[in-house]
Amino acid sequence: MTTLSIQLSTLSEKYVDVVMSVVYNRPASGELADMVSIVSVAKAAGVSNKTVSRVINGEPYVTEETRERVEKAIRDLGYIPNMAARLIRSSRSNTFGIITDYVSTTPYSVDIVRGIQDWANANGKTILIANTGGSSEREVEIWKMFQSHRIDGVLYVTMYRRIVDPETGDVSIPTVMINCRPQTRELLPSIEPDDYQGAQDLTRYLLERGHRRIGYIRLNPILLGAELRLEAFRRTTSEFGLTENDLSISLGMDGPVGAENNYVFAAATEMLKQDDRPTAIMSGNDEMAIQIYIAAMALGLRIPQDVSIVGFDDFRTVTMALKPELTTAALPYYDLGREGAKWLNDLIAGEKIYPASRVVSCKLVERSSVAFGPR
Amino acid sequence: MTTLSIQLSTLSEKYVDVVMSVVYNRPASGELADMVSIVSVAKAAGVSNKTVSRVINGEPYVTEETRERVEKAIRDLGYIPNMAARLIRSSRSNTFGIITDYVSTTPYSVDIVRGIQDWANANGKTILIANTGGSSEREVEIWKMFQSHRIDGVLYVTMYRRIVDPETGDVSIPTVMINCRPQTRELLPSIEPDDYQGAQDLTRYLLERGHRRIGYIRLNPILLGAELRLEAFRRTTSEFGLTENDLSISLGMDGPVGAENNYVFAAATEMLKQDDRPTAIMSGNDEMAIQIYIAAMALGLRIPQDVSIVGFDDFRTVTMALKPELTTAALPYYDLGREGAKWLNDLIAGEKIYPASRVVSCKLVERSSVAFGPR
DNA sequence: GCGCGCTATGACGACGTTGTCAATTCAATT
DNA sequence: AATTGAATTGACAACGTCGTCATAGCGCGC
Repeated sequence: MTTLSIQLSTLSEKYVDVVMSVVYNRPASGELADMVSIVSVAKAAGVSNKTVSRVINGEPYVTEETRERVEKAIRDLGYIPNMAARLIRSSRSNTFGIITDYVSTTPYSVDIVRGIQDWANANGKTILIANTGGSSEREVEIWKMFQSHRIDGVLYVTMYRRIVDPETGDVSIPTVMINCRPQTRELLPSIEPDDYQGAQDLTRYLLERGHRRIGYIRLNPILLGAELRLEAFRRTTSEFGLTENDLSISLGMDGPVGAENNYVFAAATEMLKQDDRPTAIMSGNDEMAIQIYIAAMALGLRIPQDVSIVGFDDFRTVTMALKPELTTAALPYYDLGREGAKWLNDLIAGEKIYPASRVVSCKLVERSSVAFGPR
Repeated sequence: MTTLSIQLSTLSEKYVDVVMSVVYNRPASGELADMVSIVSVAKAAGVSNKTVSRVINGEPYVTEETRERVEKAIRDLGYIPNMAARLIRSSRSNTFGIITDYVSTTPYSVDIVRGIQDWANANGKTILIANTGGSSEREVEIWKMFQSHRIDGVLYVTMYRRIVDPETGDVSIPTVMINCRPQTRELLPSIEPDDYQGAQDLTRYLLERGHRRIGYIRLNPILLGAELRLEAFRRTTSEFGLTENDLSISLGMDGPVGAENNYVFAAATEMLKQDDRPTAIMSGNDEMAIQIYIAAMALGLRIPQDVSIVGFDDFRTVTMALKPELTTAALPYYDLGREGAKWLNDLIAGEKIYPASRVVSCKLVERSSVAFGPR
């Protein structure tokens, strides 16, 4: 028997009345109102338990009349199937495990989880989520835990796109990697956003609007997307005939993820103070664009009239809060999750599969941070 | 048997080599490598299954020698306990359900989930997460699903602090509400952030630094926190002797959450254009502060020398990206989750409990967006 | 030498569900 | 009228684990 302490509110008097304390009883731990089982339903409906089972699972060979009687009994008794018992017989849990580093606890890529969940809901699957927090011992534990729940498959999700080998603990549970891909390029199917194409589209967008001097503030090079985005920028500008002289590229951040050194503001200020300053700046991501905005404004430049700015990710908390709103390329997190779940399901059902890397494209989201460049 | 289609990468040639396709085999659906059970371990160790069970659960009355033999067998066979079977015997699942509107799929309050998960990990509990997406039919389904998994208790979490009655489906599963509280003030314990105290601290912070003309840009009044924060601001300034004339309060947003009308930029511009403009502005939250920054800078004002700004929430993607970094009050999401989980656990264990609203304070996070006011 | 209490172990059943197979009914076909 | 076969139903076992209870061995005190 436990007694809970009540911490009094620190709200001012006016709000104190929201704090109340009522005593009530619950059945003592032992006498939990035990769940009605298939047996009680069978008794109530006057049929065998197998028949009830048939009704529940929509199997054939049940008279309409019996079916109705059973359904009534189910409703009356409030019967709810016991998944654990079901699993123990059928050894298919209809559960997917999501294992992530930080994703479900971090603002950036939660949409992956949303995509997975939506698919799971629509298809009667249950989702078990676990975060490693980056620890690989924890990861091993989680795989064990998943196995002890007899999950049907694993979605291995990372917060940032990266290359990583899951600590699968040598057991072969069907697995799909989302937002990452395996180091040892075997076995595991993976699905990732197309950073290259996203940055390419963004670069073309600027070029098509007449910008010929373009700045680029780089993402932390640790991140896999950083290289791809920059490379896309370089190649695309060069295809359009721009030379290295027309570009102005600097590093925005480096260091360990979550505790990086931040040079964005300084780099942007530097870049925009030049006489032949760029007429447009591509930002490694949306957050960094905040600092570019501030740097530009501090120099008295107007956006987009004096400088155009584009971001990357479409992290909406930022892109919609900036004024003018930020044009960017949307990372297809939701689709990644949804497709990943679907793929995993196929994997579980199928006998032979073709593991492969798949890539989902980034959609350019046009807002108002880009103007036409000088003629 | 399913064959997966391979979508070719849209990466440029250079990156095409990351896309590969290998064919490999898994056992056909039927012949799943069936899990080793307690029985096989018993056979291997030459003991009865009950003895194995004893070893697994650390029960007494097992010789050191037998224990070791059994443990060896467990390791050799890679035995992993079957939770479902365990549950079916003990009817205690050691699983908590989290039911939320959007929380785990939205960037703002993910830390609640992190807090819950951390507690759960440390205490051997499993977490089942489900999102209603705001639909109450979906909510009913979820409660059913939870029951069919025989979860021990529910954490009912909302993205924004609000008043709401869970659709518990008249079954009494122990429940703790996090970041929200029940409309009908009975039965359900709840735990919320102390918006009032947070705003009070922030207001005092500004007052103590000599600010005597203060602006306030209001959060969407739909949100429960909005009223509390504003009220704290009003009362605290008045306690310090400021009058209505010293304050400049305007609405930043209204309309339905997720699709609100945004007046922040305009309101901030308006406020800062006045001759007797405030020397400090309190923002309803951190995101809104982005627009206040931009508005200030567009008017040629420096932060914090000309205007000080404080936010609310400590949404770090924003507070750390703004330059100068934003001083704010941190919503104690992580603690809310952790304490909520702990509380739920006590609830499940206890016989009599005192449901109550608890409140967790917001910590002021001092960064560099506030200067001393005019002397 | 006898009974007592403690340690160590196993046999067996039960949990809630579904798979297997047999039994029954009834209509259609020969 | 006998045979076939499909529709409908139930009896029973089995899944993996743990609780209950029984059994066996052993040292101890009288």
